[in-house]
Amino acid sequence: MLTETRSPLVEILSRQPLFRGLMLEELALIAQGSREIRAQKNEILFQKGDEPEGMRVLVMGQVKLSLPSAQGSEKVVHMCEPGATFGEAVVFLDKPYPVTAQATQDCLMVLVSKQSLLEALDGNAMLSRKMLASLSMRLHELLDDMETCTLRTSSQRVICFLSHLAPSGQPGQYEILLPASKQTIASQLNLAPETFSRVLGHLAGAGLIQVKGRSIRVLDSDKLRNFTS
Amino acid sequence: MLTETRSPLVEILSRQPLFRGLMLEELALIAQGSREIRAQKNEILFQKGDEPEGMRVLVMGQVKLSLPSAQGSEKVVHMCEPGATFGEAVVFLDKPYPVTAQATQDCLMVLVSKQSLLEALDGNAMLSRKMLASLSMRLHELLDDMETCTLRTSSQRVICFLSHLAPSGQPGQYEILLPASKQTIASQLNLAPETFSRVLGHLAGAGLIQVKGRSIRVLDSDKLRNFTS
DNA sequence: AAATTACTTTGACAATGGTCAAGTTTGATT
DNA sequence: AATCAAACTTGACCATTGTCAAAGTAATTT
Repeated sequence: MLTETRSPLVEILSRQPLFRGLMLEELALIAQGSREIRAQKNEILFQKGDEPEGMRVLVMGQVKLSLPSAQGSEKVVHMCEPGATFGEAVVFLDKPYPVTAQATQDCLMVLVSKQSLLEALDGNAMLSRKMLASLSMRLHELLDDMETCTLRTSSQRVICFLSHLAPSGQPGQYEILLPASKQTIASQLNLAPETFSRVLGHLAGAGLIQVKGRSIRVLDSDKLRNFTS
Repeated sequence: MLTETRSPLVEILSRQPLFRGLMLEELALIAQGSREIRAQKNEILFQKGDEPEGMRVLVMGQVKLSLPSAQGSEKVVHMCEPGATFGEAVVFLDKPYPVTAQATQDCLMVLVSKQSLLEALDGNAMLSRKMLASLSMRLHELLDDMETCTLRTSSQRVICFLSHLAPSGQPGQYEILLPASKQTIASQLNLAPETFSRVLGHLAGAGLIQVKGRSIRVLDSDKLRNFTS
């Protein structure tokens, strides 16, 4: 046992933001209660209402979290990127999943069992702190989404979304690649795909952006932010 | 010191759900980093964007958490009732408050400093667990609100809201008292006050409810839930 | 490379819900 | 109790956004 090589799971876990800084023994313990899961594009990982299995760490790929409606439509709540965790909130409550999760790209995930996670948290204040920060972050993001969906018009929502994707060193002009399909983004913004398309067309017509498929060039970020109607 | 009577703050804290089960010494430590705050009805406790001071525990009264809009309107995000905590998410991030808090009744609160809270959490896995559960709960509630605001029509939102207020032993008929002003509830449901009023009128016209000020009598919960248009 | 499928755009139209204005009720304040 | 302000209701109107349909484009599969 002493000379055992680090398991691939431990290796993977050690590289995830949530677990960075943990000691090898702790990681090994968590790894013991975990398993790798692969999913291909479009696969449903779980449905709203399903009984939770544990927390998932997304290592590679992209996952869409959404609320299904009675009429078969959906509201996209969050897009998970590598390094993100999801299904964790449910570990601390005894409730079914509040959202549906679907892979939007081929995915590699780690499923950490409820029990291992709780044990790890009990023994490690730093991990608890990180977990609290992570949940708080999700709360803030959701509040932002709420703000976008309820207090803004369709144009403002799109402008807001584009502005959030601006590279950090804010030049007036920049190019972005939409992080998901236009339908998905439309749903995140609580817009019909048609409306999203029209707004982009409208902004392009006003000379503020150029749209080429998923690639969007913002020509003047200031004018864009101040655009009305 | 050994014979010191329990401070009123410790007394108060010990009765809050989050701190129930803690040992007296731990409570005393938290109390040392805390202070009582009183606020009268309509007083603003903090604004979105303000620098956070710590976590608040609502002991008595009612607090409205809302997102202000550029045009002076607001979206009510949550109504806090006694025993609830708020402003905690911000303790784990270094960000300004994401919402505005206003007393909607005369309030008694305890403000727990960031430092005391973090120290208490570091030393107590059970408290961490409770805190994680509390944040998870808020996340679930917000998701529910999101669902209500984005996937339902005005009537469905109101029906959903009324159904949530039904007493547990679900009889077909029950009476409820609205937990806040109609404008506030309308904002929570992302409806104009006029629309909320009209929907209530509509439901009353259909013989499903009776409205007398803030008191609403639901005449048939099943019919109400299945009501369309 | 062809074919099939999914995604996106555009147009015409309809409806839900918001806005404004005026009146009514409720509740607070003196 | 009288006055005032805030909350609520009702009506008329209209704007924004969703829906439906069809065409065009991109992407994937065989």
